[in-house]
Amino acid sequence: MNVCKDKQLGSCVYCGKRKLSLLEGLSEEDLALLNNDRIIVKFRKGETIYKEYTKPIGLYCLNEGKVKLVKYSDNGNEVIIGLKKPVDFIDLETLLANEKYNHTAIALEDTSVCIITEENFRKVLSENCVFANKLLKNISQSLLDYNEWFVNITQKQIHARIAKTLLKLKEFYGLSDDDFLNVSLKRSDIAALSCITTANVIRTISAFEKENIIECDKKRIKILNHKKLEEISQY
Amino acid sequence: MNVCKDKQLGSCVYCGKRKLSLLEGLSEEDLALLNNDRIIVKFRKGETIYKEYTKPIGLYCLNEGKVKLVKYSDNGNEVIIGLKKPVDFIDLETLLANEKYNHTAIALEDTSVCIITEENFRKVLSENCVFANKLLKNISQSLLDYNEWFVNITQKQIHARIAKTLLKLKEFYGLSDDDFLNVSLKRSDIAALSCITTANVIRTISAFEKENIIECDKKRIKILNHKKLEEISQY
DNA sequence: TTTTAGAACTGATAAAAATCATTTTATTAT
DNA sequence: ATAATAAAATGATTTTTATCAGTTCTAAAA
Repeated sequence: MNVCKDKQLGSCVYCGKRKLSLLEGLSEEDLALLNNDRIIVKFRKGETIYKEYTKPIGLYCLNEGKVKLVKYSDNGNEVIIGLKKPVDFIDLETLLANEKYNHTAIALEDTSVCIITEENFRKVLSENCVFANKLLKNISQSLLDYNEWFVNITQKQIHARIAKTLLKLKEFYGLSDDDFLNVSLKRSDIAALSCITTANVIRTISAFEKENIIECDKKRIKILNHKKLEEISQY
Repeated sequence: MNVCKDKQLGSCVYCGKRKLSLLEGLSEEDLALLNNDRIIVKFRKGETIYKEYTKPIGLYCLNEGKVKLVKYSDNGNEVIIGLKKPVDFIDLETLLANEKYNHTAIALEDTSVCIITEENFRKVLSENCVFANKLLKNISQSLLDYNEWFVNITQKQIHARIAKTLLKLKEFYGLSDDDFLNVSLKRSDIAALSCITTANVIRTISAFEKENIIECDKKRIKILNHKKLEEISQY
């Protein structure tokens, strides 16, 4: 864990990415407060950012990289309950609910986060009603999206679930220049995301490839027939 | 749908149940505003309170009765994505996200709701930072709970899932005087809640009954061996 | 380059859950 | 009270998915 306490570079106040985040629109004063005692931490691909059952030390803002949030079932099976990209807050709900983490955050690639102190975050939140309302809207939307995902996972069979998962990844992380999904996941990650065994994910992806619905280059995946994939995801 | 526009009886300001709800602690002024143009509506058991794809007309506060929130899979299968009891807000997230309903609300028993206008609700919310923060905490907690439920449903097999569902019902709705679960659901409702077919729910409940883990009297269920049920819910 | 460990892949088999068909039991309406 | 309808119960069967074993491929380390 590489801690870098540089307040000049990449401060919240001057952060170029701020415009994309929920921090957009905050006053200079609020930003300065959030920037106080803020630290920047870097994680290598595969490293754990925080662990289930531990207490948050602050609000994690994901500057660079991608992150998965996972839980483990009683028999040790991994389930991905969330994905993050820049400039998401990683642990917003946990902080707001004032709870310990109920999940573990793991870097999917080399990642840089900044951690705003809980105290400063709460201060801004309790005094800035517009900000609070913005977060309310954001979190409520997450809850509605979760409903959709829940029905997808619980009601569809594996081909449809994996099709949906690929479409979701396209929507969430977008495409690279060469039209491949802009995220590189192991088959086992796709399994943890779609709640299917790894063997079945591999089989299904191979089947999609044979039917020219997708193209695979190692871990990279390109969607060749978006429409067909949507059809499959329907049933 | 029986609309009763009585502002004297059961107004928000004087509502005895207010102390239990998220409205607790609001000023007389805020309560008076919420009470303005508020209507009380009654629904009979089985009636639809609102439907998926429609636009909210206001914040539904459940005064009496119980409600299920359902979605339907592409093949028409019902999934229960939420349960409500007095004095829950039924459609809080939808209103906050400013979206159309992504689910349908159905009365599980004779039910009375009051509907606070969206305008008044937003007014209070945008001016009362303490209230906004309270809602933030509440919704964040829902999201964390949802994670637990998601893993339960996706990772466990049917006996464990139904055991967990019964324990959840006990926790959420509590027990009647005679120790039966204080909610009466059809087997198909339990199926929709635990994402299992009705036939398998019936089989499993029969099995639990034979092992003296629960006792059934028509639709009513009594948990005889809580500990055993927790064991089963584990794996 | 060779070694090694971890992923990806494949087929066979077993287990879990859904589906279907039928009977019995409740509930509701007449 | 009776008929009609809906729900609960049960067994047989099929489908889906998981599990297991083994092979090939890939990427990183020696």
